[in-house]
Amino acid sequence: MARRQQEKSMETHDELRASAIHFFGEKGFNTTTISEITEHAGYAKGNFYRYWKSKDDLFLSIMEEKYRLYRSRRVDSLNQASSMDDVIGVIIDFLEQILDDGKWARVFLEFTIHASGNEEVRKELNKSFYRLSSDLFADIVAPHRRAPVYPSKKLGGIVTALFEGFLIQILLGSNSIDKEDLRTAIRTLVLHIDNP
Amino acid sequence: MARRQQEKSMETHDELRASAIHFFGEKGFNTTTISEITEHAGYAKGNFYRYWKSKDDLFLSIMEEKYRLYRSRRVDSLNQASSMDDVIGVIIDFLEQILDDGKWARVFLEFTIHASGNEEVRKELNKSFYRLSSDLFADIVAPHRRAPVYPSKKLGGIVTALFEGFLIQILLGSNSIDKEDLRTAIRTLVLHIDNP
DNA sequence: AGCGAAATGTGACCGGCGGTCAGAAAATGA
DNA sequence: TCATTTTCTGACCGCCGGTCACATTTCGCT
Repeated sequence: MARRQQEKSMETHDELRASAIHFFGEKGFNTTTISEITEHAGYAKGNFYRYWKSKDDLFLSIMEEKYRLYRSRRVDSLNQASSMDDVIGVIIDFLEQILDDGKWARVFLEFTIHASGNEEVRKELNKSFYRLSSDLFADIVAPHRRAPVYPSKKLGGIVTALFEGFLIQILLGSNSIDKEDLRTAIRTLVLHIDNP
Repeated sequence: MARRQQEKSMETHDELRASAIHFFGEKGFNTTTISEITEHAGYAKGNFYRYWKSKDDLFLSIMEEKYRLYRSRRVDSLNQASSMDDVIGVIIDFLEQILDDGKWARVFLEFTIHASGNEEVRKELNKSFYRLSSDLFADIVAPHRRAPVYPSKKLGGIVTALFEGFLIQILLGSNSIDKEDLRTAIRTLVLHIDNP
């Protein structure tokens, strides 16, 4: 007797997803093809579309899960942070965690640009769980800033911009700044942006 | 009597180029097709490849010219800058000049990401005249910084990162920060990064 | 066990892409 | 006038993301 259909379907789903993660993480979004994903998992191309409505759809679900994972680790660290310096450390660790996850930071960026050309995908991507989230940053940092002149939400946006711009330099291989410089810049911004 | 062939060839070149600039600036790099460019200019697709060896090739030449134009205006402003605050103003004006050039900042970014997946194009793009150039920033800012702890070249890289990250937020339409915030952040970095 | 229904999987096919190329059309120089 | 060179054409190639009629497998029920 074979396994129940539902089970088999879930297994196929997971196999395709794992295959996709393998190729996306290695080759990036644009150059990975659906045929590659399905063949490597042992299925025909058409079967892919029983599980996701498009290549974008699949990528978004992978991206969401990865960001959820990043965040869950950050929550742990935050519980132990008390001073402002601790909090900055947590933020930076969070960003560096993404940087250290293989080539995924580059792939996220690639997909972000890709998404910007498509109304529907862009709207989806702007939901908080796909982004570094300036709001969350604000919540984290705000309690530790004494009488801030500059809105925490904007500060979060600036730090996010700095990080994503740093990604661009990395993936282009222009080696003028490194992770330590990123740390320094974020510290400088958080500590001094209130003193113009 | 018809015009000389060479002349006609140059004219065709310019017509195709103008058509390309029109579509790239309106629709971006990826969604603009070669057929679109040639048809709009009144030619067949194949003729395109008599003038450029690829779509990348054409875009690079357009990008180079645009950056040269941005820079030439900056040189004028720099001659009148004396204080550190003036210089920061010039830098920011330079960046905002790019931001204000239609949708081109977004298109440059799109192409940059696209290029990062291709060894040859990436190498070409890393040449100074395609980039904001941290080195140039260093040269401009250095004379006005007194006993800097932080290397000017790295500072240039950070400002470049901040700007390009800002672009990402713009093209995604996440409205947490605006041009004024970018100004503030750059000022903060330039003025305070020496005091950790 | 047998059988119709439902779920799962297949691969030829579609339109469109960047890029190629043999040869048509036009301009040239004698 | 006519052979040569330059400019231009569009059918064609391989590949992409995505579709769909159909084959195969599994299920529920008698």
